[in-house]
Amino acid sequence: MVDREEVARLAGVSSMTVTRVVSGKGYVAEKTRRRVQKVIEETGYIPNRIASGLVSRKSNRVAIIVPELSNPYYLQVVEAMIREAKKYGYILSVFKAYGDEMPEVLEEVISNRVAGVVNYSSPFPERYKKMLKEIGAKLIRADDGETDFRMTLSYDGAIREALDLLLRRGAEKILFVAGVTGDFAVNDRRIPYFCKYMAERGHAVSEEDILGGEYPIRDAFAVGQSAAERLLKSGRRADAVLCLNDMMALGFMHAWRRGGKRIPEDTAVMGFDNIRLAEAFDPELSTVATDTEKEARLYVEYIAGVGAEEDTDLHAKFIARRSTQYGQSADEKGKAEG
Amino acid sequence: MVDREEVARLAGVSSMTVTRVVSGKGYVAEKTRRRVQKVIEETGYIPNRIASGLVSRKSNRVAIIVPELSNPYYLQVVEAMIREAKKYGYILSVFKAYGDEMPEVLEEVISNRVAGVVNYSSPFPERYKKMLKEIGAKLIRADDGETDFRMTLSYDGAIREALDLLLRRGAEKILFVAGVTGDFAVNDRRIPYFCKYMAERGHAVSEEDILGGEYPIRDAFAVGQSAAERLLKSGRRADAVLCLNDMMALGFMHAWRRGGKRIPEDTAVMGFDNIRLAEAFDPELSTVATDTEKEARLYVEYIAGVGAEEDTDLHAKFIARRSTQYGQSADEKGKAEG
DNA sequence: CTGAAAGCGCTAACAC
DNA sequence: GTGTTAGCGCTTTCAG
Repeated sequence: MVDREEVARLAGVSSMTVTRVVSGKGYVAEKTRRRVQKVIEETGYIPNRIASGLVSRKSNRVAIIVPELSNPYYLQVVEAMIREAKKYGYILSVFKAYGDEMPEVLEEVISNRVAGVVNYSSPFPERYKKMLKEIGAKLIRADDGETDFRMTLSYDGAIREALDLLLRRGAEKILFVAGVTGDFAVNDRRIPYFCKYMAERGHAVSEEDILGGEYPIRDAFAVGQSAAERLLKSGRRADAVLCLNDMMALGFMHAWRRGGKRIPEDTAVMGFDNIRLAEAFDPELSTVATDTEKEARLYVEYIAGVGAEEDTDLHAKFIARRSTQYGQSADEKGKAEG
Repeated sequence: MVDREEVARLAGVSSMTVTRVVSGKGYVAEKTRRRVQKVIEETGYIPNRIASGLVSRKSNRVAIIVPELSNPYYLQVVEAMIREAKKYGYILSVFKAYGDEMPEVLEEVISNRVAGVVNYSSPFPERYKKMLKEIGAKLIRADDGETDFRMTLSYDGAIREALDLLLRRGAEKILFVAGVTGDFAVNDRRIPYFCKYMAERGHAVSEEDILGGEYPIRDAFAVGQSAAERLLKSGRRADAVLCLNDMMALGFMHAWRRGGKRIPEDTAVMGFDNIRLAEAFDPELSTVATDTEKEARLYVEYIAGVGAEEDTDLHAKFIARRSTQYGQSADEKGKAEG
């Protein structure tokens, strides 16, 4: 493989000039530039980013850490990140880790001197946050708190809208399939919002209305299924069920229907994420969508050090589909009977 | 960030000894090793892989290139690759590219000096294959042919099994939703097999029985939908439809049912890949599964330079679910009537 | 505008 | 067992 020295020799310049041509920084006479460019093309020279990163202490790599990969939502996130990262010359390395697995993966990330880390999994232990900052990596969603850059994901409006719809349609007993184990709660305001708005509408949420599970140790679909099965066994009433994400909702629906329940007639179901397949299901799954593209863009811009402090509040949107057509609203009844 | 020199100083040894401790290669007195280890732990030293890669000319990075990322199948592949890669200390970078986008991405891959490239997209132009070999990267599925390592994916048994089932159930007009554009045909033996076995059973396949589309320019789900819509418009008969992958099948089913068709009563549908959601759908989607785990393992072992030449033939398996319960077999009829 | 020197953090190769 | 020397391919810095 031809290196910079070789290109320089062939072009009759010093290697420094080649660097300037390649990087586009610094002054190079137009004539020289063309000569060098020609040699680069002829030889097919491709710079070694490893070496350049070593000396410049800059990295073109961004790491993304997700807790599981069987959930298509993360695909959307990864896809958006790849696309946005590319615009700034970054490439994306994907890691899967959760809980105890974090330190090992973080050491890997650090030893590879990334420019930034976007975390969708458990919070980072303090020492790793410190080290990442030392190597100059930008941290995103590294902890539950507000110590690093993190946009606000406003779920409240969407949740209120969804609950209003369900209550209007006559749902009284509304449950939340949270599915999570203890420390996995990065960035999660969904459950508190749910409780708050239910209370505001005069429906106090009791602890058993929030169904737990082993997410992300077990995959979301399985967690949803198991929640439905437990609920069926208990014989508890459920007019509507909010699930932490779409995959859980899909799992829930699957098991729920096997148990002889109809959706949305007996029970309305909705999720979060708006995965591509949500609308492919029968009934089409109602969900809460966030703007994954914008999220990814803001993250990458933060890492790249560009991007003015524009509006970093991502408003989630409720998307009503058939799975939440529980009962009938007064209007629809009128029409149907009229 | 503390570096190797600093660790060496604190432990009262030379930096070379630290290297030996860290890498576990070469002789170090047990006593020295412990002393160095202690300093490493106290200082939280994490080696710089960038530097080590530069001099050792070894990389711990593997690239995977996929044509699209809205298809959960690639998630399974990526997940399996991450898991297997980790066993050998590799980390995975994910790239999305297709057709014209390949050169740009390949230059990125080359400039980052990866240890290997696993390609699920368009074949590599010759010059990039050459360069990748020069930097010592292992190529997997880089071309349609047999010039590099590639396991055999035996679809034939599974396809035969599926077709036999469909024919036995009385399907006569069987179509294939291929969905692909011209040059995207890496590793694709599915369509030829289909034609071959149909012919063997006395059902010659004509050109219009193979439905095209714009995959992967448009996503698989959309391609499946559009194929169904075209078919509905044409009014052509279709007792059974094989789709190139599960997402296409899901898209096909979605549009097909909107057109008033029942699955599997009017038309049997099946896909390939066995994505997690295939069995969550109603009707559960029949599909052809390959052993993604084993595939990933073989790839990584090849890159790592281990792994004896074991059986590299991956036999795909037909998984019959409800979506292919077209008509009734003689047996079932007997039972139903009996 | 261009080049020479120094060195990023690490390891290969050899010496002791 | 351990240290020394050289240098990976590139950029930074400063001199011209």
